Amino acid sequence: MPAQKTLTHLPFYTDLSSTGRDLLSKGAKYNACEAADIILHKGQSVSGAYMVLRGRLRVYSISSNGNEATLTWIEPGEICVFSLNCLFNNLLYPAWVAAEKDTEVATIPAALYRELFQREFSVQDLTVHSLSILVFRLMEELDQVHGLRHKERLANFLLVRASATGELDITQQQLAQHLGTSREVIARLLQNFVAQAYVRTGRGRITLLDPEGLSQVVTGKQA
Amino acid sequence: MPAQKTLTHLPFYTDLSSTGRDLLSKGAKYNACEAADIILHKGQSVSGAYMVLRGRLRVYSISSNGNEATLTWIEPGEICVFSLNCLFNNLLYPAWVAAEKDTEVATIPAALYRELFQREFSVQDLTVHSLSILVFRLMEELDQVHGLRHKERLANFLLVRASATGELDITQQQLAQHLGTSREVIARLLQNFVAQAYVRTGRGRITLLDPEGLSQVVTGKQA
DNA sequence: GCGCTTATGTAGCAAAAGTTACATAAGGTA
DNA sequence: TACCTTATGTAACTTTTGCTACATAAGCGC
Repeated sequence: MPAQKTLTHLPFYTDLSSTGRDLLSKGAKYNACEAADIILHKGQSVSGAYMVLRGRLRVYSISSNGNEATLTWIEPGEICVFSLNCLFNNLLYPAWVAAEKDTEVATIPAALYRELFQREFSVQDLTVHSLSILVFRLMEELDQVHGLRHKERLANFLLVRASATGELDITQQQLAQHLGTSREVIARLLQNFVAQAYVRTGRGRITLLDPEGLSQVVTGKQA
Repeated sequence: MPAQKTLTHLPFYTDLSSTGRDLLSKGAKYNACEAADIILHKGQSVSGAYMVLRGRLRVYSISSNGNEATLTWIEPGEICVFSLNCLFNNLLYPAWVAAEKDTEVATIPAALYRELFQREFSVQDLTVHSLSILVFRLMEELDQVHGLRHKERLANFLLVRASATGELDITQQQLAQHLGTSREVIARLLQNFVAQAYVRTGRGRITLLDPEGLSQVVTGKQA
């Protein structure tokens, strides 16, 4: 068990009863995985609740023509709600999960999690909140996929995920995967943005030059 | 309060403690609404948990160009999970809700629901299950929107929602709304299906003639 | 039946997205 | 530096979707 990062560092741990803490420390398992490792395959049965301690997980679907589309990311401190989902309903996992960088994951076995859920209010709370937030995120995503064009979704993505200095370290291939389209389409759209001086492109990097312009693209006011 | 349909008829009521039943019968409110009534507007704050007793509710989003897209339906006996979602996170409602036919809805005020959630295991259970199932549904939908063409989504929709005798009572306009596209596109696709003798169209009705053929369309094996 | 409303059938063009096929460039490494 | 891998830039072309504009038809009330 790595000393530096365990479940005890997560916010909800503080609110557990001593019995709960005990159960958790005895039952939880820790896993480390490297970038690009696939943690779960679609249709796999889920053995417990996953919680990310370090790194980042990417949850994605793969369509029949082989295109990937990122559904969401799981950041440190977050629980993989999809696994909860399966755990409470005995469903098979509905997507793929892969590590995006070196990532450490704690696994709480299904039986233990269900017991904690019955005993501990903080676990109930965590569960319902996590599920709720996921529902909200998914609805937003669905909304966007339905209502926006790729151009608009791309602009939105750039705005939302750029750093404070207006930079994103991401390849066009990754962008394409997230939006569920091909790299060529992304390149075409980005060239458009470059031509209008909204962004500057570099190898594995995009720099925002005119966030205002981009947000007008999102709302459909600008090309 | 209508005598014929109350919360006491729903499955989870049986598992409530007598205190819980008491609280519920005192606090719940009943509303009737007619077809096409809009129950909730996007961005409205949610005053409680909604449960459908009779009829059907449609949850939908509206994109910037005015197109609607049905996210899900809420059938009798189901709880509107979106409202739970807001209720536990103090979020604003993320979509529109309208009655599709004469519908009766029970409302459990937010404070009461939260209290029941703390006291009653059956309510915790109902909540987590409902949220989980919604997550699953939304993911499936997102998956389809990402990965399938309209032709394939339409074929899938027809297969999933046809009656046992292979009939659907639905207008092309409604189909278009669900898939988030225009009626003309649906008409074009349907004509295609008609030409291949997969379906027969009528006024407000579609009859499946060749479900096999349709399922091949879904998987992209057939035109 | 007549007229009104609602639903479907079709055509044609414009815009967006998907596909294929290469050229070019940036970084890392032997 | 030369070579190799990975990432980006571009063009041409196809397919799908979106949009506009009508024609036709079904059901309903009078």
